[in-house]
Amino acid sequence: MAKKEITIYDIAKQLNISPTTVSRGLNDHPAINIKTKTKIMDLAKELDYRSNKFASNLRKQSTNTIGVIVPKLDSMFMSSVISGIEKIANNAGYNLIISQSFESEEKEKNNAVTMFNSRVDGLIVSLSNQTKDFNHFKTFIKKGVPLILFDRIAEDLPSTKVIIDNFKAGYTATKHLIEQGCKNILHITSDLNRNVYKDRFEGYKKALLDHEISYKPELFITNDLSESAIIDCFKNDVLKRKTLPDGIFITSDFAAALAITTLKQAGIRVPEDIAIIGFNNDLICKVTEPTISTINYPGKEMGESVARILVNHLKGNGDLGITNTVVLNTDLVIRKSSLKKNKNKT
Amino acid sequence: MAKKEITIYDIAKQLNISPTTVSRGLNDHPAINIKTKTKIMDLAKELDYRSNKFASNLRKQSTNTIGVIVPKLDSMFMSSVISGIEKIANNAGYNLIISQSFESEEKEKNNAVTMFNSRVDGLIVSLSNQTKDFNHFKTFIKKGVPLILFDRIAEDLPSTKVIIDNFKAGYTATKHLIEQGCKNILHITSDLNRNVYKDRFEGYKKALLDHEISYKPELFITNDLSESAIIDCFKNDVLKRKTLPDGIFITSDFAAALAITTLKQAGIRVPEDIAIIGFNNDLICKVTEPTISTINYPGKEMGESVARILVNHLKGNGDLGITNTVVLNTDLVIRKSSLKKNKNKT
DNA sequence: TTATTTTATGCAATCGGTTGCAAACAATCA
DNA sequence: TGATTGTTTGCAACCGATTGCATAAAATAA
Repeated sequence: MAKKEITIYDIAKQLNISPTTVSRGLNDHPAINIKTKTKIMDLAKELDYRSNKFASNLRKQSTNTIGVIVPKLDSMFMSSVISGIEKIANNAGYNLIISQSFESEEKEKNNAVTMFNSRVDGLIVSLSNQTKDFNHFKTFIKKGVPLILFDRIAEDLPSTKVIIDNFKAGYTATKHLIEQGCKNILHITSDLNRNVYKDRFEGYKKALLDHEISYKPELFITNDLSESAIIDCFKNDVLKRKTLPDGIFITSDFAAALAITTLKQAGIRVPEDIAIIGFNNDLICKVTEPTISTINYPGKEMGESVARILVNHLKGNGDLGITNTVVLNTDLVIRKSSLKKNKNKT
Repeated sequence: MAKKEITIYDIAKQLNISPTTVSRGLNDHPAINIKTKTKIMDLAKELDYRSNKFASNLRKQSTNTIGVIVPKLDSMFMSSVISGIEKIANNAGYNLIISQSFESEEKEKNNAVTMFNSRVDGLIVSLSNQTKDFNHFKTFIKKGVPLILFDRIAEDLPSTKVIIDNFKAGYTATKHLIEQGCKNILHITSDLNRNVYKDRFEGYKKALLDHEISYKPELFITNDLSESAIIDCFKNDVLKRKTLPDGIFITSDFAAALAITTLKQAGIRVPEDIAIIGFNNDLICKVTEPTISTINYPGKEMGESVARILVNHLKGNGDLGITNTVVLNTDLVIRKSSLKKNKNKT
């Protein structure tokens, strides 16, 4: 199959010098004569030589590789994050190994083992919703491999964390609806096992409390926010209720878009009858009718931020302690789906 | 930093057996006594042993790693593809190294070199629009590393290719608009340098020809299909024309969605005044008003297909010759944005 | 011309598994 | 009991680059 590989020994032999010199020449070592270097480089190019990273890594005990484990790759948010990570990591000379846990603790564990054996220099993780045990990550910490969690984190895992203030975001979104005159705000969200959704939920409750609206369990729904789940939840539950909510805070823009579509089909006006606010600020928000108000969650910046912290740490410029938490800003993006008042706003 | 690593030698010493036996035991070699195996496994676990992939790869001359280079990660289509690749590759025991070319030939070249030095067992690529020279890929072919191109390919690169029939898709989309009564069909697409957009354009022209509609250059626009480009193209060009088109075939669903929004703002009805068809069958199609007719381009299946072909090839079960081309099916998905007639259809 | 730096190169050990071949031992058959 | 087969294990070479230390060669100083 593959033809014979050229090694530094082949180059050394042809040039009648030692492999040591070849290695140094290739790595631009200062002690090597410039003419020798040129000879080495030239021959290397001519022979299509490629350095064997495994031999090199084995000897140097470092891999220049960063591992990434996320629940799923196929969402706009996650692909933005990954894109941001890749950009920074690649510029800093790191390779990226990426895998998905598909929301399964089992798979996450397997992926972690692989990353561990691949000896990634650092690991970036967004947790699966199912994960309750963290031993597969503690192994990294034990060995001194830096671990960074983002978005879906676990408080009690001693690692750097990059998150948004989900509580505040939930609070802000809910408060906005309240300010639009909503009294019966339905909150649709996902698995409370993880910080993201739980904190938003807490923010939602706090906003109600602060505005003297009592929390009603029937105005709280969790599901996986998939297309079928959302449609089912509206058609078989929400729309059949005798009193409809007058506002909905739903933690996904796509789900919000589906909600709008479903409600409109049922003859309900958005935002007049029901005001809606989503989450993430996905592109989709701009093209629905009405456009969707949402919380801007900057995925790409989060990815870049995560990667930058890790790279700095790996290069030894890390001022960050290992258990620091970085909180990125989110903003309320007001569009039409939530505007019961001030109809003239953007 | 990192604590001392446990090696098979440490295990061997503690168990008073040879490293050979430890290695075999860890790899479940049939010649090793089951009791010995158990002893080895137990101690390995107890000591937090992890296999050194570099030593192993170095000796075995294979990496169990697949490289992926794509123009950009942050689109729904691409993240679906990647998700599909990861799923298959991971199940087959391969790691994935991913990088982005950001549509730059330069970056693509650098990424290829890195992948080459990382000795990926196989390489999966969707070309950047800018790429005109393919020497950085020929290196792989020379060394016998399987190369698979998908979506954005180059005809003259001898590798396996996984694509859709872009010509047919373009033809189908255009024909559908014609059948809806459109006579002046605007085609908005991206860089003709690559097969994808060029073939769709050819399909568009052929459909016109077959229906005795002459091709008019002013009804053909290329740009990068970004939000700003689309909005600009409508506000400063299309909407200012004295005769508006009565149909638009635009090769991106998001762009189609923006087009609809912009047209509606200008008081033009979709599909009554202008019928629109997009491309990809993104989630977004279902939540706009009207919903968007499109060509279904199955990203996830494409990713799975690509990975499956490569994995089979690597495992030696590849029946596929190295220059075969796999063409995946696409279908016309009719929603509301294109329906001038039969308004009662889905 | 001899002693001292400076510059350039090489020796040999090392990183940690893997594997062909041989050997030790136990089990089965005549 | 001796011969044959099968089961386990170990020896030692190997994969290819890196690096501390030593040395040769050239340049400079004395």
